[in-house]
Formats: sequence, C-alpha cells, structure tokens
Amino acid sequence: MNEENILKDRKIKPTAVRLLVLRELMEIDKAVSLKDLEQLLAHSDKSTIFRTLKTFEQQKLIHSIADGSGVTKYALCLESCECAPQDQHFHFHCISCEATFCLPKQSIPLVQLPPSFTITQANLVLKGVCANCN
Amino acid sequence: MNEENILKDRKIKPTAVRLLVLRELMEIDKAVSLKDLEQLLAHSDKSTIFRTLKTFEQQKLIHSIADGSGVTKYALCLESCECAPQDQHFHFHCISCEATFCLPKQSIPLVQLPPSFTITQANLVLKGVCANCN
DNA sequence: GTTCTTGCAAAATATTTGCAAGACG
DNA sequence: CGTCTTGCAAATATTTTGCAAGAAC
Repeated sequence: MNEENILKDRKIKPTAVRLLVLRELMEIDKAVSLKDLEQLLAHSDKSTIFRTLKTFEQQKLIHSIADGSGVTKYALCLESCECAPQDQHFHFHCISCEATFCLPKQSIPLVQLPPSFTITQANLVLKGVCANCN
Repeated sequence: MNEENILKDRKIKPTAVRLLVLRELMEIDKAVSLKDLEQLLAHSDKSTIFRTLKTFEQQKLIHSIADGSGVTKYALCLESCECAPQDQHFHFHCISCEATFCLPKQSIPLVQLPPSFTITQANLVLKGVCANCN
C-alpha cells in the first residue's frame, strides 16, 4: 500500500506535509520526536508537524511513547501493531544514545490489578544499552 | 524507621526541605509531580524541591515515572522496590483523573530482545480507569 | 572557613494555541 | 464560497541552571 492510501485508509487527507511526515516515519527504524522531525523536514513548520502527529495519533496511525527521556516520541502503528483498546506497546530505550525502538509484539501475561480497575493499554519500556552502543 | 534515618541510610543529609518532601512522598499513595509537591509544600522553592527529587532519585530512594501524561512523576522506593539494576517498575495511570499508582511488585517473564542488547530496567505502565473513577 | 543547601531569578527545553493567509474542492 | 491546512508568532508548561545568601559542621 502506498503512502497516500495509507492516509486515506485512516480518513486523513493526504497533504504534502502529511506525506512527508509519514515517509519519514516509515523510513526510520526508531521512534522520533517532534524535534527530530523538525530537523528532518527543515522546510515544514514545527506546529504543522505537531498537528500532523496529533492527527495521526488520533486516527491510530501512530502512537506516542514516553520513554523517560523527557521528550515524547512517535512511531508508526503498522501491521504488527493494532493501537486498539487493550493494546500493548513494547519499546526499548537506549540510555546511551537515547534512541527508542519498537519491539516486535509479544504477549505478556497481564498483571494483577486491584478490583474495579479497567485497563485499556499496556506500555512496557525496557531500558538499557542497544546493540550499536554495546 | 523514622524519616531522618531513612535519609541517613541513603547518605542524604536530612535537611528541613528533604524531610518535608520525604514526608509527603510517604503520606500520599500515588506518584507526585514536581508541581504537586510545589503546591503541597507552598513554602519551599520549586528548584529546591526539584534538586531534592534529583538527589533522592540518585540515591535510589525514589524513582521517576513517565506515565505519558507529559509530566514526570516520582514515587518512593521502599521495601517492595529495590530500584536496583534489573529492576522492574509497575504503574497504573488513570486516564480519567491522571493519577498514577505504583503497583505491587510482580515478575513479568521478560521479553525477547535482539541480541547484544543489555537491559537494566523494565517499566510497565498500564493505562485505564481507576477504581475511584469507575 | 569550607562545604552543602536554599531561594530567587532566569534560562533552556517542550508542548500547544491564535490567527490570518493560502490551498483545495 | 466554505472548509481544511499551513506558517508564523507567541503563549504555556515543564525542566533545569547560575548565583549569592545562609545554614551546617
């Protein structure tokens, strides 16, 4: 499926900036921050990129990741990721180079919770040192 | 063990502000942000509290939590939490009231990782609605 | 007196919004 | 035209640092 159709599929109008952002997200193998994208797309505006990310997130094309670095990062939800209720996200955050990677989906037996708590999402962030830095 | 000794135990000099911050952390049953503490301790300065939290974190008395709300929260590491390498942190974040709770320690079978990645910490954040809000 | 802690101010970093011009249909 | 998107500027929120005065030993 090409980029335009990926967007249309999610009811997102495929504008220039949106296609650029999507392309970057598809090309890069790690989660990116708003600032990363600002630098990659030097000719698009910060707030436009910001709003693009919000739109993508709303339409469940991407998800945001709090990896503990202090900046929100974003990564695509493609085949392997449903971004649906009861969804599980797995990430690895390298404390050396600060990169964050999505890990292939795997099931964790979910944790015991106090009664009458409702869970809709589980985010697991593993921290350590990545192959590059090791 | 009283508050003063808890600090001494970690080689932290028990000053006035530090004792106040520790007391708040012990009294409250959820993770707190810097701003929360600013408001709870109206007469202590933001940056002093900030540095206190950093000190506590460095000495592994507390840990910080990125719950996805956009603000860093902090919670005590007491008996049930070792805050040691290979440590696992479990939290529940209520998307309704934004509160974040520490969950009792439980072991998750750790996830498959690409080779030559080193893991030192695992943070699991469950999102949903807490008992109060449900 | 030396070192550590604190408060105030301000810098640095991140995220978010208002608004007017432009693009699209 | 009417709606949606974009860029620029600026507001807001959050985290962090410099520095001088004060406290602790």
